[in-house]
Amino acid sequence: MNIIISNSSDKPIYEQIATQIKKIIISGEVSPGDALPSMRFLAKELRISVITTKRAYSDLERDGFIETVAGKGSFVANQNLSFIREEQLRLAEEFLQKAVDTAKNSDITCKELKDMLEILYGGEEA
Amino acid sequence: MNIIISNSSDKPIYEQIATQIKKIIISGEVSPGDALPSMRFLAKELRISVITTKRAYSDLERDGFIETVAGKGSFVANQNLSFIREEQLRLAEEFLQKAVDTAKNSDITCKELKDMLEILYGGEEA
DNA sequence: CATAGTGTATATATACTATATATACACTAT
DNA sequence: ATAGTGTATATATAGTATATATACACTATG
Repeated sequence: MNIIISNSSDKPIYEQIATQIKKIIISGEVSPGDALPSMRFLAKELRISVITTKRAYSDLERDGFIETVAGKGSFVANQNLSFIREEQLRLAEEFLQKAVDTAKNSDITCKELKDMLEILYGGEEA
Repeated sequence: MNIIISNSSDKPIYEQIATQIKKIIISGEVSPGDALPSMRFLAKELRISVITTKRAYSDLERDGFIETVAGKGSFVANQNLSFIREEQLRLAEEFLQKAVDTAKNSDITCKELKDMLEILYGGEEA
């Protein structure tokens, strides 16, 4: 597992780590049950604090990508798709909220939004 | 022009002011060229700093709702209201599109989105 | 010009959030 | 016991958002 962090990046370290591990997991390079580098090991390798690697791993766990056991280590989770789905739901909801805020400020009705949504969704099969 | 601010709102004061004035303009209660309450007057009335009313007015000007002339005052912009609404519609549509893209990648149905939308819209009237 | 209205610029205070940390603690396997 | 593992607490630092006071500049009108 090859993680690279960059100081010149505008993204925080914990996010850089999490993003790279996410990609590795999604690409299938690693399998469910596989051990990840320990927080301590990764921290030492990257010369950062354990707490920062923990932050990355915690986020990954929250999003269902890995599982962590105190005293044992962190492991690639069973690709429990419903967890990942939940994350996508949250993301979608964020966008919807912004659309709603915009709409309310301009007397755009809920129905108008729903109609637009239907058109956008039905549009092209991606 | 009746502006109300609430300390218990989670929105900042300048945003509360801007939002209310936007609504008044969009609703047609005032016409292009009409004078808005002066920053100073409004500040005194609401017992807040001129700088806060200025912040609200600056935002409104940036978004094309009003025009401000130093030494004279602030006025409802000579604008095509339907154009502004169109702008807002397009903005909302952008957000919806992102929500749709996210959804489609995770088998989130159109109905799920619409249900979420309804909840978010009906939710809090800030 | 004097004046009283208007908006503007500068510098500042305060609170909140995000990021990252050190250190001490607790769990697990051998 | 020991050497791994993850965790909790308290803290430091930087950045951003919000709101302000005060002094300045523009505009109309006597």
